[in-house]
Amino acid sequence: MRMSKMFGRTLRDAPADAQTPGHQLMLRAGIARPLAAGLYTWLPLGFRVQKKVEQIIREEQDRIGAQEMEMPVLTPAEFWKETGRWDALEPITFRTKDHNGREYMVSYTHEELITHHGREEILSYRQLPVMVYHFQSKGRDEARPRAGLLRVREFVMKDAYSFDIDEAGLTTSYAAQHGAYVRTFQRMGLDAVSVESDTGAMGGDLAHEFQVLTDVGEDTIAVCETCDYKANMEKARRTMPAAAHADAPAATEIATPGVTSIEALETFLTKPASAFLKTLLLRAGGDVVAVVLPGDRAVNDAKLRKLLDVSQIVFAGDADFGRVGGVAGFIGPVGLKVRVIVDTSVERRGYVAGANKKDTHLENVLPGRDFPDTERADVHDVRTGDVCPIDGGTLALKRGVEVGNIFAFSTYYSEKMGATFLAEDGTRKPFVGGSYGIGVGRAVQTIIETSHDEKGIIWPFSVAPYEVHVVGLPMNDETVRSTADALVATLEDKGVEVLFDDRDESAGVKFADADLIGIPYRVTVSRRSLKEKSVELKGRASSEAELVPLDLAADRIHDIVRRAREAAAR
RNA sequence: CGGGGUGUGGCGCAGUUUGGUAGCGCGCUGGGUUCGGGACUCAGAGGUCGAGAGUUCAAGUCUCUCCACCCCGACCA
Repeated sequence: MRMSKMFGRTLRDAPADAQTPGHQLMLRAGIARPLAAGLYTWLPLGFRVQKKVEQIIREEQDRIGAQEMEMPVLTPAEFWKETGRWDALEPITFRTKDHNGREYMVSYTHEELITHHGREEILSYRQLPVMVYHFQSKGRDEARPRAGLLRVREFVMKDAYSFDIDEAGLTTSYAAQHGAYVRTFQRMGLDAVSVESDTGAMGGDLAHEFQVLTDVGEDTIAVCETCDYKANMEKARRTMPAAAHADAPAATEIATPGVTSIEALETFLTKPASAFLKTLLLRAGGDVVAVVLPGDRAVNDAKLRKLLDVSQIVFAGDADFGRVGGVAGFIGPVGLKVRVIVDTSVERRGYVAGANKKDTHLENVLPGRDFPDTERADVHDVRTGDVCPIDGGTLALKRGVEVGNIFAFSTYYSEKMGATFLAEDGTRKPFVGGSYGIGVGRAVQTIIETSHDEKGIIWPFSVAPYEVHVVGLPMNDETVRSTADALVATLEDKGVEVLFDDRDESAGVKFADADLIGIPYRVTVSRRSLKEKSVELKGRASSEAELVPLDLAADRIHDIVRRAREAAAR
């Protein structure tokens, strides 16, 4: 490819609204361009990267026996109505109608559609197990797209689906996908770690996210500093210190005029936050519940939602306070007429808690004595410094980008959709399934986020848009031009992917663009190098260059490329 | 959805406080000189100042409404 003819240009300055390094470099190098919030066009350079990422995914899916197919983007409402997701997904999906008024959704994902195909194609256990996958655009009307390609409203996802006879089969399929994901991310140069994650409100217990740890990530992950334990915040646990079982004198009222927050109490009573009980009155579905935590702990919304099996939790209103006998600002668990969930980190010792009476708190409140603490649950956030539940090490919180996830949902969809097969014993059984996703565009930008320097992108060889970047200096020198032309032609004949900077630009501009675009190998054909009857060869990631005799150059470069390809395929 | 911010040639920005008819750098076009790390020089092109309404002799600047984009949070198989 000749740069003088390439559609798409590099930018000296990044647009002001690009914030992360990867977002800026992606735009500056001409990988993709924004069309609207959360909608991006791949330019030719970026398109090649996308296709290489897809090819790696494809090879690893094929390796574990998954079969590629393709389902449409536009999906009829009827299938979504079978599982109830037509309504559930309403706020975050794009919808349309055809000229007869029939309703469609721009596919948010494809579980319903593949389950439908599964029930039509698979009649017998003899056809199982089977895995399929496709690369297809997903539409998600995200409330907040962000950071370029990291969170967008339309993106290509590789989604795979497994169908098994039973849970044991699902476990095997799941493990195969987990292995494929490890290889896939490794091959594209992403240091992804698999993290335990929550399965959401639809049952099943097995799910992992593949997270790339980077400060630009929007997810928070608890990571043990000494063992392999990693979990996202919805799932992260900790080992509690041995509970202090201290007795306490009878609870007594203390006056706390106008002191309504834990922070204010800390100052007013000069005690640490852990000396207080935090009581939250919440509305979950149709019910009101109280959650009691130590004053220095935050409630984890997702853990609580899962515990209560609801999709949304909001703070209770004034009427709710009145009904349960609580007073806003001075609420406490003592005497509260409502279901009380006590977090596992609340100890059996004296605390200061709200007295459910204006301007008053209670001292020496003992859980279990002064209020029932029979319903215990882990609903708190872990934090940096907590103790790892596996090896007792120290947990740290890190930021990550979720580049993929795998999810064993079992019979969730097949039961709702009546997707069954005839089992060996002659009975009808629902498929036992899992789904496995990778966001292609997100992976591309995450590679840039984690593989660049101050000058530009450093593409891993396996996903680089081209393998070799040939720079002619200067192009108006007839010898330079003809030599570079011939070298490029020879390399292309050998099947090497070459980006040829044949523009009549200064050396500074060309080298700066080469560093920015980040092709793994740069070959400079110049007046200076030709005096030595050589060309100059330099790796993007290395600082020094070497001279290669002109007559050996094509073979030498071809050889390097061949070896790099072999390494990238492993 | 809540909070905050920004909209001025392709990109980065100044000008808005105090209303007077739009400017700088880069990029772009043409000529000349250069040619190994974002060259120099001469001559050019390019803007309904996000949109609409209003105030005024006069609006990029003041008022109102709307829109778009970005950030933080919430949400997120």
